Amino acid sequence: MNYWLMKTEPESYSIDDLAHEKKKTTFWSGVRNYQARNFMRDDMKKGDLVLFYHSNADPPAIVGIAEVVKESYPDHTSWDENDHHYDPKSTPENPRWFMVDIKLKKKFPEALGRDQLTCVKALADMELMRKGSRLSVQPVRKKEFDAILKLASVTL
DNA sequence: GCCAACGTTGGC
DNA sequence: GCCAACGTTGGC
Repeated sequence: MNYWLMKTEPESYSIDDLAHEKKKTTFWSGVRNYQARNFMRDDMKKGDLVLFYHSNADPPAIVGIAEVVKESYPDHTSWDENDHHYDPKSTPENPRWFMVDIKLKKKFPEALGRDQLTCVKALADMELMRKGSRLSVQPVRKKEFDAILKLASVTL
């Protein structure tokens, strides 16, 4: 079992949007970064747990937990000319970008703002906390995941 | 809105 | 293969 963190701007897609989906499930389209793609395509497995993070938010925060319910498959928005994330180099025959499906498992009763996370020793080495970190899909260590559950007063 | 820290592109 | 220019991310 692996642990991950995925970023989204709540203005474009928030945890409440996910909560309101039929079956609380969505496909994680729009990732256009190779490192993030590789994590999704090669390493994310069904049952893995995902920290749901709001970036460019006030405050930026971890807001809940989701679960991978479908492993990687081509991101069809990449060959949709009308899509904001259209990439002419990606085609159905030769897809360049991939996505997974995630399902909401738990929305935190209180969002965990960045300022809170900064104080926690167990999270000091998190990719998320690294200055200048921009990776939108990133691995999380078990001890970090556990520390975050504890902070959020959540059990799964 | 600013800007530092990236990642990507493309000329050479 | 180098690297300058450019575009994007995301905290503040």
